Amino acid sequence: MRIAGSNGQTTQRALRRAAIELISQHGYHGISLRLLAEHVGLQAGSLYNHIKSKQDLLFMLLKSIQEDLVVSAEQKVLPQRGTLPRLTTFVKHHIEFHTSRKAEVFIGNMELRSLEPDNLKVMIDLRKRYELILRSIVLAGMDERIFDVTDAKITTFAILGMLNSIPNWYDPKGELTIPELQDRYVDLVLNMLHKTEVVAAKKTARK
Amino acid sequence: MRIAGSNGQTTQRALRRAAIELISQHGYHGISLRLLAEHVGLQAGSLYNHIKSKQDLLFMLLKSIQEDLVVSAEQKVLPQRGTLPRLTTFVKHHIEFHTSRKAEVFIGNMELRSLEPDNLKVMIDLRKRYELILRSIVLAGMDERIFDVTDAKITTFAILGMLNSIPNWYDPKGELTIPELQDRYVDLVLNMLHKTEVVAAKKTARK
Amino acid sequence: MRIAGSNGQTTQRALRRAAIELISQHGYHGISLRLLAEHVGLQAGSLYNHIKSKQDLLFMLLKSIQEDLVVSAEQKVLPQRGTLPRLTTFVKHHIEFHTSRKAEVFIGNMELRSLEPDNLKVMIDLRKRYELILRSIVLAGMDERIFDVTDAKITTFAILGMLNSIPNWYDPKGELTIPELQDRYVDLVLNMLHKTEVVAAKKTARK
Amino acid sequence: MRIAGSNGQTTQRALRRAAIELISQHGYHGISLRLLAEHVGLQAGSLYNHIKSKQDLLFMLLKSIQEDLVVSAEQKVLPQRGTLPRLTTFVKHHIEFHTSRKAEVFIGNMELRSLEPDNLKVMIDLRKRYELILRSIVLAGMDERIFDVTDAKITTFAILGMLNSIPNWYDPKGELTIPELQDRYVDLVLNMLHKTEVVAAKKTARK
DNA sequence: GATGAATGAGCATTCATTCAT
DNA sequence: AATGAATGAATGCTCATTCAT
Repeated sequence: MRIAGSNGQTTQRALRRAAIELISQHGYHGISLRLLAEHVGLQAGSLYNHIKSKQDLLFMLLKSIQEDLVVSAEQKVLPQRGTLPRLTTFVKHHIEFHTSRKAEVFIGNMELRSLEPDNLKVMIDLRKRYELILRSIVLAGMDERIFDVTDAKITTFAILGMLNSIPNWYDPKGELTIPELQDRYVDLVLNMLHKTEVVAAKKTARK
Repeated sequence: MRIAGSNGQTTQRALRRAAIELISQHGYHGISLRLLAEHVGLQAGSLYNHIKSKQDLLFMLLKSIQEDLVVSAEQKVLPQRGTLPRLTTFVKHHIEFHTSRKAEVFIGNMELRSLEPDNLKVMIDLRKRYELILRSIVLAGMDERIFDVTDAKITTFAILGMLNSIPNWYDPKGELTIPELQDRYVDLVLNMLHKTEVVAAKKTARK
Repeated sequence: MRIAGSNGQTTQRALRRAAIELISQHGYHGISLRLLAEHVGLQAGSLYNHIKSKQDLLFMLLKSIQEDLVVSAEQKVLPQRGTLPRLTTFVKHHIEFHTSRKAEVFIGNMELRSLEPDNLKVMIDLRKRYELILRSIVLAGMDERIFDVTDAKITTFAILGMLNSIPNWYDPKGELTIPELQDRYVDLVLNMLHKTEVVAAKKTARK
Repeated sequence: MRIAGSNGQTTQRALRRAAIELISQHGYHGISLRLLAEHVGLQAGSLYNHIKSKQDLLFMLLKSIQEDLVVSAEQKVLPQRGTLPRLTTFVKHHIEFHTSRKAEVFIGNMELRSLEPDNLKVMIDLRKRYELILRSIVLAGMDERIFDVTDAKITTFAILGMLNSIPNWYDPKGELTIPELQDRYVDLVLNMLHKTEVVAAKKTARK
């Protein structure tokens, strides 16, 4: 018996929310569609009015998350003029996205291995596109001699590794606000890139 | 039909090796004991001569990995005299362990959520003990005013995040050797901690 | 969204055609109403505007096929005068029907067991009515001593078995035309009934 | 909890018997592995200790039936000397097999369409091998001019169709014994092949 | 220590059917 | 007449685990 007033759009949204919550907690293989359906308020079979398969659900989820990340990053970073504003914007945006959409980002990193090969390929391409945004900034800074680092690739990965690990420990209800967190990491990154004058200038300005 | 010359020790080792490989590839929930048994050359039921349960297998694995990491880190770092040598040793040891035992480390990070609560508690304690090694070094450096950072906790996590992400991209068959990798990251970390003189001194020394 | 110009009659016909094709290929239990609906260009639920249930669809199909067979046979055979013309007409009509409506006949034979008891009963009665047409002819020929066989029942079943198997191998695109096929089987049947003079006469006539 | 004294061989046999009975009654798609397991006295999952899949169960069943038919026919027919004894032996053997193993033969004819393409191919080859036995006899008789028929292919199919339909109506508890049935059909077949003298001689001999 | 047969629960998925729109 | 979202039961199959041998 169909629930009166049930509605495709609404169900879709509830499904997405429940999937993100459950997969981030127990992993893709750790949840059953029965459990998921229960959280959405449906019978398991009814999920198939909204998804093609469990694997397809995961893929659609991961793809939309990664696309959101890449697109929003590009939209914020590219309009900036100058390497330093771009770097700062990238770091801040990354932190903003990774703290406000923590569970989604977590899934995005953890469940790549649960994707079937064809789906994985799509995701890897999207992730490379995101890394490229940062690497371009690092390379620009090296060309302009405002960054003093040896290897753009390693540096890019080091920054991303540092930033990606934030959700592992950051507690939004803790004493540190997001803007403070962003400032701290901008400092750490700039330190790491080791442009003394810039850092000094920045510090002076803050006093 | 027991394989001639097989014995408990050998099977245990083969089991451990297969478990690490398979779990790192597909995740704890992503593999079955049948698959694992097949890789060891046994029937599924025979595994129970060697393990108590699938969950216990995971726990034993994770615990031994984390203990190896903590103990070896303590053994290498603590005998060092001075904050900087300790930091350098910590970073180098971390990289050495995380590249030479990549699959194990990966499991150690990914499968915590697959542990039952009691087992998880044990692991969390072990991990805190490891973080404490690094945090103590950072705090010491801050006290000695040789590190110019604001927050020991964030800094510790930032360094660990940066280091932990190395196995995500580092290819031991690539052009970068482990010692070079270690040097690069020692530099990045020192930069981040921003002890100008130290870094400058180090650079001078290298010329 | 109703397709412009579609109407009940058209849909009913498309439904019947699709059901015959799919059931003859995969069997009643081998197809789903979803698949059937797809072939008709509808959603599964919409089929229920045209059928009462899947079982009812099968029953209606089988009944109409068997009725067509019985009625057309009676219409062709009964007006014939004489046992031999009746037999010849029966055989030719049977072959005509079984080659021109191959898929329907196939379903009619295969899917009896998929009918619920009450529906099955109706079908068995219809089939007996058809067998009776042939058995009456055989019995008449035995009475008239123009057929030299022992057992009317066996003979009837032997003839029907022989004829029913034609669609298993007959290829309408092959070298044999339907009229030729009919002649061949009339010969085989007459041979089997072994009325020497008749057969001889027939052969003579053909020369 | 395992049933004490359970035994692979025994279970295999019970499984085969139950599968034949159930599939012949309801068709391959008409039964579930749960129903089958229940008839064997197992849980559904336990079937997988004995079969690879439902499809594989069907294939193994059909293959073994058809192989039994072909091999036993060849063993009985080939040692016979002379076309007529071979034909008689073939017909009698066919009837013996088709009445004593009625359910199996029924499945063999009905469930070919439930086979996946690769499995079907194997079955078609086996069936052609069986048809060839009869067609060779028919051709030999035509060469020897003891059979008066036009087309070996049609005649072969007509005979097989006639014989195959026996299980549709023959009741072993009825008044007709198997040997009587065999005699009747030998007569019908010989009549159909229309070798007057032979038939006459045979009839005389019986008096 | 190892096997193979078994359990009982669970899984992703499909199905016939219903019904508000 | 048709849709699309839902149900509740069922399906083929897998799983961790047990245990007599």
